[in-house]
Amino acid sequence: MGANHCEKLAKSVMKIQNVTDFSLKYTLESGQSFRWHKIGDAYYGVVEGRILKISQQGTTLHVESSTNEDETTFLPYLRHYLDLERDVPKLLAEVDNDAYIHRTIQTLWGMHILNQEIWETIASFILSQNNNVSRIRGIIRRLSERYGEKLRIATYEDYSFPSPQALATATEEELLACGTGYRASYLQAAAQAVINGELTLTSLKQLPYPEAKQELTRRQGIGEKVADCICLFSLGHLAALPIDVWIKRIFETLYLRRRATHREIREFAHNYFGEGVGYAQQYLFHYVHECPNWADAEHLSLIEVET
DNA sequence: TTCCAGGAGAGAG
DNA sequence: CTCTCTCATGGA
Repeated sequence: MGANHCEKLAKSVMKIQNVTDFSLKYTLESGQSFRWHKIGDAYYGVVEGRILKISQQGTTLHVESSTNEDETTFLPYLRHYLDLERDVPKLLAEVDNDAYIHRTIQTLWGMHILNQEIWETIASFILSQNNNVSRIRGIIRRLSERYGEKLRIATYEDYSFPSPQALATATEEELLACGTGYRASYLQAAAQAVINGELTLTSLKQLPYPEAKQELTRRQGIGEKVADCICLFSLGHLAALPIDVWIKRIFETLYLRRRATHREIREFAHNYFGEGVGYAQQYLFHYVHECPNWADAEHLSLIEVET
């Protein structure tokens, strides 16, 4: 009993130093993960069963975990999660082909694409279809509260992402009560497929991009766009190009300057940006959300003059 | 009240 | 192959 009075703020506290060309803010706020939120200058989120508190001061990341971590395995894990091992500036230089993409790279300098846990990514992006980010966050929060495990770091509480088992045994009525809408049956089908072995997460991670995408689109409720989100935000396939209404709009407005099918956009974007098209996509996507007047003639001409 | 959101599936042409 | 309609939800 007495020991609880002296309970430490976190089980593990550590630092990652010499982190250059990285923005924690843009990385965690760009709509690829739905589980982070900011309190003061720190970001709190749940990653694979523990709460992480991360803040950035210059080139140092201060990290606290709700569980006792072995630094020799956890720090490399975290570096991979944040995609710190990749030479992102080099990658961005390769896609920096024009004034528009240049502007997004400059504005959002340091934004990385995360390498998230596969099941959470599958479930989250099934829920993302025909939906908006704030509502997706709410659905995932309610599902986690109901079907996840309670976690705590200092006074901050959150819940782990529900396992496939937990979601498969839930009734569709309960899932609807969390706000999933018509996506409830897709979510349950995916959870069932993981449990009965129709969808093997470990082997999915070993497949090259085209095969992984094909395997994913086989499932009910996972089309081309959601499969590309999973491939990009979880499996590290940078050739994946999720085309949502915003990306379609951006390519039709800035690049193709006409109505275009998904196939035409995909073909153009891959030829134009190359293998790093997934990163280019993320910069374009987040930039137009940060800058609502992105399509105004005045804004566009300003960008062209600058470069 | 209508429109929109990190879409997908079913059906028609 | 492309086009269209519908699906559940809540904030703007």
